[in-house]
Amino acid sequence: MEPNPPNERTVRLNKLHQLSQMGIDSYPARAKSDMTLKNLLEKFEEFVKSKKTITVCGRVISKRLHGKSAFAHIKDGSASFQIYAKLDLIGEDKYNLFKKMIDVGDFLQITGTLFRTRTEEETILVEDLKLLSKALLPLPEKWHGLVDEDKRIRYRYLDMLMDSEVKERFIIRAKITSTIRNYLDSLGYIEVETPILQRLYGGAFAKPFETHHNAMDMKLYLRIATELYLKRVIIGGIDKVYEIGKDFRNEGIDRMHNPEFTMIEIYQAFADYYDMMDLTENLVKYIAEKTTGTLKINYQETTTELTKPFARISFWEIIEKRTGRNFRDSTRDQLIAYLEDQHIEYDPKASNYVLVDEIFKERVERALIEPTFIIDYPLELSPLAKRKSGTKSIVERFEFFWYGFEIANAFTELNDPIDQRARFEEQMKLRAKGNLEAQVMDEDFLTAIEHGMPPTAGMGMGIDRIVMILTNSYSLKDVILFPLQRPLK
RNA sequence: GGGGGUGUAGCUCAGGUGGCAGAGCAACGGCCUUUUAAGCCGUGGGCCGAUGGUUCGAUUCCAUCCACCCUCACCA
Repeated sequence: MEPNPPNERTVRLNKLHQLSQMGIDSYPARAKSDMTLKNLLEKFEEFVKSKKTITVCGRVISKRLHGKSAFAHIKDGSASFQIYAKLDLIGEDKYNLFKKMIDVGDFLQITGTLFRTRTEEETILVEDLKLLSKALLPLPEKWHGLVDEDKRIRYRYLDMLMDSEVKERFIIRAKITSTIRNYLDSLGYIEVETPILQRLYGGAFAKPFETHHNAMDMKLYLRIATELYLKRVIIGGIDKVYEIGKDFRNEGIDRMHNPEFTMIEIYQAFADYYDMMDLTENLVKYIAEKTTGTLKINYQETTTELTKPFARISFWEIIEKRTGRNFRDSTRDQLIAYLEDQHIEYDPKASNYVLVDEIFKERVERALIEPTFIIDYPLELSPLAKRKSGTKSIVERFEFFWYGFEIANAFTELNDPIDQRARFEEQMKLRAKGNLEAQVMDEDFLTAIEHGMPPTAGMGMGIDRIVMILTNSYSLKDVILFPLQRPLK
C-alpha cells in the first residue's frame, strides 16, 4: 500500500514493477534504429512503394487510445513521427503493453511499415515495439510547455524538449563557434588552451573567484581573461593564435552579465589595432551571414545593416559629438558640474578619466546601435595597451559596440617591458587605494616580455553577446544552457 | 544592495469584501479500429512558497523571510 494517494510517479513505479514481473527490461542496454525520423520522412514515399519494414526509435510525446487501436507520436532529435498500433495486427500482449504500460515520456523502438492516414499524415503501422527507457515523471503540459521562467532554467532539458526554438538556439550557438573556428583556422590562426586555474589573475578589471589546490596547498584564481598567457604564446613564436573559453568574474548577474561567460581572444604578431579592426569586422560579418543567411540583422525590433563598413570614431570625438562638449581638457570641477547637471551617478573618489568614462557610458555607449568601433582611448583606462605614437595620453585601443552593447575590446599590445612595469605600478597604487579591480603586478609576465615580444595586436570578443544578437535573444540566460541558480529549498 | 512584480494540483492558469479549494491538460477505471488539443462516462490528486501576527476562523488581511522575473546600481 502507498502511504499517500498515488501520484504520477508512484503510478509509474508500479508499472515498472509490473514490467519486471512480466520479464521485461525497462532499461535495455541496446537499441536498434535504421535511421532518424527525419530521414524516414524524407524516404517515406520510397518506403511506402517498396513496403519496406523499418525500425526507428523515439520518445513518446502523445498518445491517443481508440479501443482496439491507438495513435501516438514519437520524437527523436531530428523530427517527430506518428505511429499507429492495431490490436489485430500486433496481438493482445503487445497491444496491452502499449495501452497500459507505455506513458508519454517513455522511449520506444518501433518496427513497422509506412502508410498515410485519411488526413494524409505519414504514419508507421506498428508490427513490433520494444520499451527502451521508462520515464517516471510526466512531461509538461502538451501545448503550453514550460512557461515558468524559473522552471525553464532549472529543468532546461524539458524546456528544450517542449520548445523547439530553445533547442534551435543552442544549435545556432554551436554553429557560431564552429564558424569562428573555421574562419580563423582557414587564415592560419592556431587555437590553444591556456590555464583556467591561475596563480595570479590579470588581463582585465574584475574581481576573481578564488579556489585552493590541496596537493600543492596553494591559493588559485579562476581566470578573468586569457590575455597574459596568449601573449606568452606570441612570445613563444606562434604568430597568430586564439583561444575560445570560459572566463570567470565574480560580479553581479543581469541580462548582459553572467559570472562565467565565453570569450574569444585573438593575438597576432606584426599587426596593429587597425589590422585587428579589419579582422573583427570581417569575422562579425562572416558569422552573421553564415548563421542567419543575411547581413540584415534584426535584434529586438531594430534592424542594422552589416553591408557597409563599420563606423570608426575616436573616444573623445564621439563624446563631443553626443554631448556637444569637449571634456578633454576639462578640470575636475567642470566634469563634476556636468555629471551633477545631467543627473549621472558617479563615485566622488574616482579619477577624472573614470568620470569621463561615466559620461561615455551614459551618453554614448547605449546609443551605439549601429556596429561601431570607438578608437583611441585615454591611457589611464588601458594599462595593457600601447601608447599611440606622437601622443602622451592616448592608447591604440578600440572597442566594438553593437545594439548598445560592448562586444569586443582590442589594442595594439604594450610590448615595452619598462612601460609595462610602470603601468602595473600605477595599477598597484590604485589597488592600494582600495580599487579591488585594479590589476596585480605579474612578475612572471614581465619576465616573459623582457625576453622580447614582437609588435602585436590582440582582441577579445564576448561570444555569448554575439549569440544573443544573432539569435535575437533578450537575455544572456537565453543563450547559456544552464545559468547559475540557487538550489531549491 | 534599492524599487516593482510573481509564487494555488505533475504542467498551464482561474478564484476569493476572511467561512470545507476550481478548470483544462496529465493520471486512474470504463466505452471506442484513421485520431492528432481525439471524443464520451466516471474517479483520485492541494501544507494555496515558508514562518509569525491579527481573528472564533487566514489560502485570502498584516509583517518577516525564501525563490524567480523586471528595473536601477555594480560589472572602468
